[in-house]
Amino acid sequence: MFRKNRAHYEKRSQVFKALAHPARLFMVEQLAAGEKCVCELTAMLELDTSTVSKHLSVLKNAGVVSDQKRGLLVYYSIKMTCVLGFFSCVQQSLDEEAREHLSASTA
Amino acid sequence: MFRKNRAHYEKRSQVFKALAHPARLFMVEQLAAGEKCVCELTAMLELDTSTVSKHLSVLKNAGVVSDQKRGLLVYYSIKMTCVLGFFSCVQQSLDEEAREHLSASTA
DNA sequence: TGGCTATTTGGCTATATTGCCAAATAGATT
DNA sequence: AATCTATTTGGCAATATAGCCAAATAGCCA
Repeated sequence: MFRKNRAHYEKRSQVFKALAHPARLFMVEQLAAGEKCVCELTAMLELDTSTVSKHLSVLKNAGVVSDQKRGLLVYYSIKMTCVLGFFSCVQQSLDEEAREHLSASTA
Repeated sequence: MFRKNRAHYEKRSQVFKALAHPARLFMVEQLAAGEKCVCELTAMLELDTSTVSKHLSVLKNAGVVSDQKRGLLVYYSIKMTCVLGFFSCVQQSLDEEAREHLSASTA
């Protein structure tokens, strides 16, 4: 049931793994507004350039973003555009949960 | 830009972390068809019961599933129903990528 | 060519996750 | 109460991930 198709689920989970980090989530959100070079993202994240580069390669390997070199700069942009729909889903659920906790404490 | 809101992104990434494992992805998919007890999921996954239980608690803490005890059995079901939309998005992207590789090799 | 800037890669330590076993808990049945 | 079954929790070893520094690479400009 699962064991035989494990590789299949492994591959799919790669995408979620790629999004399963606050810095990478932030980057995807920023890229949703348009392509950015590594240097811009590094400045926003306040992390080491090498760290940002590695995060981006995780997203790229998962197929979430794509890169394009122009001169000295490497520009990243969203490739898997449908992931943006995830965010509103997650936010909606978090909001709902917050409401539940609120009403539970005031009840 | 990111540092100040890190906690916010941390929280959101919890949901993706929860889905970032093949066994958990499989379970969510199974639960999409209807609630299942831990024993049923354990049988399908062929993993130790304790392992399955821990995976389920990860999903529960992230708000993706909810549990309900009836008699000796604990039934899990999907709470964050919108995550199901993720799957088709991911699958679509993987299919697309596979097509690209195919045409690249035959070109 | 030599030097400059942006990015990637290698390597390291610290931390987190996975999956098993064993033990604890919770509810049902006798 | 004693016992049985389903699930959870604690603990451990193996593996994976994150973030830094240093070094390598790639493209530009003098």
